[in-house]
Amino acid sequence: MNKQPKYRQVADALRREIDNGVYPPGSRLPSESELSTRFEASRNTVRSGLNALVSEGLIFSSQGLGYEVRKHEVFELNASRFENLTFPQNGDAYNTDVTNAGRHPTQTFRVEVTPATDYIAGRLKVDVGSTTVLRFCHRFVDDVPWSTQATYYPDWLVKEAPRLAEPGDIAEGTTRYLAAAGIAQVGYFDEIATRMPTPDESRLLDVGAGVPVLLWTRTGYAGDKVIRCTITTFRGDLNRMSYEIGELPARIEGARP
Amino acid sequence: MNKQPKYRQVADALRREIDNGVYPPGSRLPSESELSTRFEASRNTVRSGLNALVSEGLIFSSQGLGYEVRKHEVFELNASRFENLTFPQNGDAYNTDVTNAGRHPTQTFRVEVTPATDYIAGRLKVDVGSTTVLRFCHRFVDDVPWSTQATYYPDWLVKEAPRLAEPGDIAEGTTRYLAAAGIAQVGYFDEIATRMPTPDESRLLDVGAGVPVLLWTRTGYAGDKVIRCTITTFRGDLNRMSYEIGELPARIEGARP
DNA sequence: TGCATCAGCTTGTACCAACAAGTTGAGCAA
DNA sequence: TTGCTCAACTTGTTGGTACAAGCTGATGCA
Repeated sequence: MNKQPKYRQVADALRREIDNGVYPPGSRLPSESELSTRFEASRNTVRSGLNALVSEGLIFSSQGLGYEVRKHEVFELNASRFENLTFPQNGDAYNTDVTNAGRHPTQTFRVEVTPATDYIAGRLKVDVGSTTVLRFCHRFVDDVPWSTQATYYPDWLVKEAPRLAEPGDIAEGTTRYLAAAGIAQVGYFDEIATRMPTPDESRLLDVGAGVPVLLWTRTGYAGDKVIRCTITTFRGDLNRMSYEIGELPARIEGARP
Repeated sequence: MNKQPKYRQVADALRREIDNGVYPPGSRLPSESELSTRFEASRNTVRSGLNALVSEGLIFSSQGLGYEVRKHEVFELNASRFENLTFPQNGDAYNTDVTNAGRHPTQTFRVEVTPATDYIAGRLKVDVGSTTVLRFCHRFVDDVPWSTQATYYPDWLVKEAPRLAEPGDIAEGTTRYLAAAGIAQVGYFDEIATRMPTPDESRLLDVGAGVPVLLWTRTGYAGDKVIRCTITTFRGDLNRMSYEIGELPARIEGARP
């Protein structure tokens, strides 16, 4: 006799069938009542099992429609090439990357002045609560919410490069603008973490339960000075990051698994 | 009148209180029946709310004990220094790193021969299903499951460096052993992704619902040849990765947020 | 034809009840 | 003191019911 609880048996059976292609990505699962009959369990028990798969990010549900197997089309962002130190791209690196991938990028943009949080202050080497300029992007690919990007600049830098605090875009790109102002970014420190989305992030990135976010913090240096800190949040199911270190052959298999 | 469902009101109220420090990390929440009284909701409704917070990774529950606010002590792994290309460390880079952090590392180890999956084959540039040698580590820090590491070597390489297929440890480290065999690793390609753990991973890493895993794939190159592919899975709540690119000051604030 | 309505499906929310199973501390017995 | 049992707490599992709310296709009216 199986001593696993019944809702877990339901989840395990369905997970196995999804893995084996019985229910391929994009297809719909049988309804709760059908599963209830099949597993000889109450609707509540079946729901518990389905809920486990939702939490694993394997399926999602829509009221009135049913449960659907999640699709995973992963976009890989090459972080070590993203903003090339020696050949900074003209304009926005993100737009270039997405367009090259044959997708359609859109974004909303906002500038505000905000006090530094612990996290930001520690990285910008400024006091907690001191003034920073935040330039915030909400990015979409083919009209699907993709990522949010928040770049914080320290107060002293804004005094030297005042256009950072102006609401509009900087056409030639902030990196080029700063370089022209005599502040050349010569190094990065990248940190990558993951966690489940906050309710705010769930809303902005349109992720349901069961999909983690990828957090990418890039701190930019010009000599000993920290000139910016960029925090990007990605949908974990749609994004992957990559780094190239040392000598590599010209063509790397960015193979899709 | 609030049109949010009641279980969500419960989750939101508790989340706010956790964020505000009413329930600090490590502390216990009131019992389901107490919350049931407080929110004038049934036990099932309260459980739905608590379950949402569990899925967010904010709290966890133990039968007979109650709900506890999760602690987050993050260990940062510097991936660009982890295996220094110019000065490879003696022995295991992981053990050195963890010991330096004042923690106690342990691990179990296993070697097996296994056919290449799609993912592995694509990265090792070999045919799907061809023979590879897998060296597998299950790592603990202070007896807490921390990560699993699976390194795959292509068949042709094992012919030139036969000790890779032997069950025991390679005392001087595989990188040094390979270098001594004339195969110098000169570059890496790193890929980082996140997702919810599979049941296997949940078991090996002892993660409950609501904690994503961080997947780190490092493909090692010697000239045009791929000599290995290492897949590391971390508990996402306990680990963060970092990369240094370009010129950076000597001391970087690996600030804890 | 075109459009509005509605029946009948789906999942979402909320409640109730009962028992299983893990943890803890009080209190008793050796 | 030591060790055991057990009551009283905790969460876990499973069943039930009822109604709300979203989606779709059939139906029938204009």
